[in-house]
Amino acid sequence: MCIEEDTTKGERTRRRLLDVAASEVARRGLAGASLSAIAREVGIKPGSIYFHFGSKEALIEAMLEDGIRASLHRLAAALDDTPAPGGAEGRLRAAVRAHLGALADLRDYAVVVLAPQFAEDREALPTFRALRHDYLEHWRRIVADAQRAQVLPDGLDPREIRDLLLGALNAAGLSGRSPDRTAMVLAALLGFRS
Amino acid sequence: MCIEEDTTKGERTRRRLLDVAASEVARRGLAGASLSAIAREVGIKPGSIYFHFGSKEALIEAMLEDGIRASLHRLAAALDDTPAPGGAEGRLRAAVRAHLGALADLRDYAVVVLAPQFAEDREALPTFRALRHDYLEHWRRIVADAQRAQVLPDGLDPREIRDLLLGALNAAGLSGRSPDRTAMVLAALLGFRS
Amino acid sequence: MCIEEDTTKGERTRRRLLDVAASEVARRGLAGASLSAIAREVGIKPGSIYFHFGSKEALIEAMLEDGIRASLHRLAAALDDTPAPGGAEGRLRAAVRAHLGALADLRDYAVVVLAPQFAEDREALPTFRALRHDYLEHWRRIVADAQRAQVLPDGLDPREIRDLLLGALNAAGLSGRSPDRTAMVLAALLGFRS
Amino acid sequence: MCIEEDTTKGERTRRRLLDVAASEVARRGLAGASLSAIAREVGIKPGSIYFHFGSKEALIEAMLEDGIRASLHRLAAALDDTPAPGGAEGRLRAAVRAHLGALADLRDYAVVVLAPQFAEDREALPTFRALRHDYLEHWRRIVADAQRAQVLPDGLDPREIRDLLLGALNAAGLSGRSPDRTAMVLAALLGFRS
DNA sequence: AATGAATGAGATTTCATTCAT
DNA sequence: TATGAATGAAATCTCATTCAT
Repeated sequence: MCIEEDTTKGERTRRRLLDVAASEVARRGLAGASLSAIAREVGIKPGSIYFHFGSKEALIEAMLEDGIRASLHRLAAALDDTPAPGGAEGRLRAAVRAHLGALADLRDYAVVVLAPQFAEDREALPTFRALRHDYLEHWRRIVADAQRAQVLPDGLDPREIRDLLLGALNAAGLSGRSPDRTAMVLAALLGFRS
Repeated sequence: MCIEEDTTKGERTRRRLLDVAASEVARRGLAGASLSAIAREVGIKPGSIYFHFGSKEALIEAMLEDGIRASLHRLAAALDDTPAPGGAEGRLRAAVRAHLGALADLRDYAVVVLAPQFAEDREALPTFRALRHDYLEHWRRIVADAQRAQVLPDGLDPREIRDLLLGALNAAGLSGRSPDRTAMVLAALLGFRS
Repeated sequence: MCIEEDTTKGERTRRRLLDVAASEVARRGLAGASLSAIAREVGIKPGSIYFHFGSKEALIEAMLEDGIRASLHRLAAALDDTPAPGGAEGRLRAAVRAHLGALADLRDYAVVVLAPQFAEDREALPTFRALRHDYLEHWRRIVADAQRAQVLPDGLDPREIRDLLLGALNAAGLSGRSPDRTAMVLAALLGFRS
Repeated sequence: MCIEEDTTKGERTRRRLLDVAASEVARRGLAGASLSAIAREVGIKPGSIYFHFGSKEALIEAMLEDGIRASLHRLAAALDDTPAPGGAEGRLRAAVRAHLGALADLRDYAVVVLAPQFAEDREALPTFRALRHDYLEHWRRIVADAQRAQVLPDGLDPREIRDLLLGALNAAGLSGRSPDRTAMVLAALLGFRS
């Protein structure tokens, strides 16, 4: 119900499973999210999940990938709408709005974008990891451009700045405040127009 | 071994249990941290934990309280060393350094200070919740003072600014970069001397 | 594809189900053979099996009966080709060749003929049980005739001799050695021409 | 109850688990033996098995190894009692008696020695596989010696003869007939004194 | 101060089976 | 002639917990 609409019954169940999985993982963490609870919420029996996903891990993985894909899509779309030559500052502002918008709209799926919980297992979730790397790389480039345009302080590793920015956005985004307001406060802090 | 020193064997075991619990919770989340794994790491049998703590929840709670108490202690000590009249900016810088220092020194215990995972259960962990509230209130006051002194933009809810700042610090602190460097980058971003 | 040829699509599927069931039971045992695995191998969905057989037990039963029927048929045919008066030794040799031939040709179905796994359930599989009894009775008569003709030692319960012989044949047959070679070795051991 | 005596409560439970596991595997096959059934028979709860064995596979493995070890021990003891120079025929007879004795005394554990069900998984159960190989090698040497002494037909691969002999012994042994009687019948068939 | 041996509840997973389409 | 989507029961396994020793 949160990312896109489907048609057949099976696809509807699958989508609900992903949504509820996102909500459970957001609320109770990876290990705390139980298939029994997810099934109960969706209105099916635990065993029936296995018609749609091969394992708990597969369900979580699909959910994470959906989440990061949707976030990437929003970020790319926001940048496409902002002419590159037009100005690094505009692109930075667009990225901030896209990130906060994703946190607000994708809600539970957005645990995906920050989630220090997934940092551990070096091997697991390679696709998700790769997509998240993409997302961070996008941001690094945006920050580097902003530095070159003197919108952000020069002479610093753009990744350090990016991490601080995303940390701030995530914390604020998750605290439930409106994206617009958060964008405004951040702009005031950093000294540029929101 | 991470927060303070003990003497008797029982106290040593208790301390190791807290340390390992912090590490397990940091790595696997609240639900994912299992008493068997903790006991194994400490070198005792799962049942023996109950000599030291009444339940899993009691162990986690003690660990969380230790962590937030140590953080509070560091913050208070840093502010005590900085004369209040001397300047709101100095106090803000001291708080930043204290927070980053706690993240660096307390390592796993520091999951406590950010940990959006504990935000949910309205009832549980009242003491921990109260202490964390204290910590955030300290920060709110520091930010409000800084706003009054024109070190941070005025006219905004200090809690919004505080959340952005702590979010940024937490993200950077957990990413493993040195506290000094992070403090410097943050100061550059906000436009004041680190 | 292993016992006889069919025509319609449904009959072809039925036959493949039996073949794959034989293979799975041979490899993993009665309880270890799963309908999902059988369906996957045949290229249909588990539920579709129920168009062909009323239950797992019915499928297994049909497979077992096919196997023991084919074995009986081969044994009878071999004896028919060997004139009864001609000599008990010839009939014994023909039976040995028939049994080894069945093991070689029917492969997985031949688990049926030995399979000490089915010895237990007193009630189940009555038809199969009856047919296997037939098979053993045929052999008992062949052995008794051979004893009377001094080809096998007299004064012993023919069933004891039969069980030893079939045990030997089954072990050798399943070990993958050629029927001809095994027949030759057995003949050498027993002191008659193969 | 079947292989040796123990002392502590834990060791007694462990032994009963092995005994009951042997009985269940003998009766229902590897896949058909359920931990719930085993636990029920032993008088504990399924989860308690995991105090003694790390997994179902570990329990089965321990049981198989116990079985093949006991068989090997009996075979070695029987051969030790029979002077090597004294005669290959005596050693062959001793081996036959040892094998039949193991089948009779170890009962369910003896499924281990034949069990064509374990032939499948090339990787699994390496220790058990190695011990079973030892057992078969012992027999190969006994048979080869008997061939050299003209007790068994010369000019044939001793492994072929060994497999026929063991197949016969296993079939007879499992059919419940007395070891003495079976040994006698076999000797009559092979033309030497039992 | 800790272990040994268990329990009961719940987790993930598999499986035979059903039935509308 | 089959599939899609589910079910309910059982299986293996984990975990927090208990308690006698």
